[in-house]
Amino acid sequence: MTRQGFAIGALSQQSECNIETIRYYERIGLIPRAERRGRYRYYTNEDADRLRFIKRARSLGFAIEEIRDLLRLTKSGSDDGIDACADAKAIALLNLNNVKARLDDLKRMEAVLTDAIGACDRDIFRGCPILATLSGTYKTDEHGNLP
Amino acid sequence: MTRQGFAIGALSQQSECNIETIRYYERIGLIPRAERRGRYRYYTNEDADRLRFIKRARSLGFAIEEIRDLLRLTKSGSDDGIDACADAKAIALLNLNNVKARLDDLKRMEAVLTDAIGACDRDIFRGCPILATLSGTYKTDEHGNLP
DNA sequence: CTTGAGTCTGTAGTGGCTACAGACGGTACA
DNA sequence: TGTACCGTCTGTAGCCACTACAGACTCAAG
Repeated sequence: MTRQGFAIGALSQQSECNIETIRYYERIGLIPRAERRGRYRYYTNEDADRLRFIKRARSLGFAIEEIRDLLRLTKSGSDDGIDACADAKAIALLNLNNVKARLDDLKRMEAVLTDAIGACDRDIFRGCPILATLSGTYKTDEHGNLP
Repeated sequence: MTRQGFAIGALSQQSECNIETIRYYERIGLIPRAERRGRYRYYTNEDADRLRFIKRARSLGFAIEEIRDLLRLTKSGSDDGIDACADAKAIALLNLNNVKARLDDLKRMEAVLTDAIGACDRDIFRGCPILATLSGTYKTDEHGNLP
């Protein structure tokens, strides 16, 4: 570190983002092109903050393009605060719905899998309950469909 | 339909798999190379069964390579029935654990998002609760981390 | 004979990274 | 001054499971 700022390895540790991921984010323009000294990228605390923001948003399921929008909102002037919050809320709601849909899907999977695996131990069944479930010949509902 | 069997469009309808997906499955060897009459692929009911098996397995979260293994198990002789069932159970358990892990992740996301969105309506907060959550400056725990 | 629907191959794109190869930079220590 | 070694660079390709074309063909009905 010649004067100030830190190289990509330090940023990676601070933000808990993979080095390759950081370079990827730069490539797609999610973070600005880093200042260079020589060939090396050098970063500030502001860059680290931005990256931690991204990391948190990703861990909450936001898509890259949503995060792009959210980042833009953080930069809007204080006059736009209420608008920005409404926009952020709209994006978060979309994401929440997405998360809920995926939850419903996974809950259904969990139930069916748990059932089929349980049957392996419990049932004396002509054949394998798991393979039968997948073949559509086990515990079908009144329409002949798996739950 | 000249004699017997049906073309890919009919198979697509029967199995509820996209035509492109069926061709993709053939390309990666998940289903055998279809019999051809002229240039067109022709399929039997057995093919449709296999594809429905795959479709159900995918909808339960099994990965393609797991499905490859499961399909192999369905073809093992009746002598291997108990072994095959144990193998199927092992694969299903791996998948169930995977599903559970994803469920836990999504539940955490749902909780945080619901909280932050709720705060938008409830709280009089200096700034946007959602953006604050992502910035790490809202409702942090005793270690300063987001939940 | 034409029309229109179905099918064909091959390739490229999606999202969000991750993993190299092979070259270059910078520093600590002998 | 040498050298060892880690960090960083660019560029490209791979992952998963599809999906979406373009542009050519096949085939049956009218």
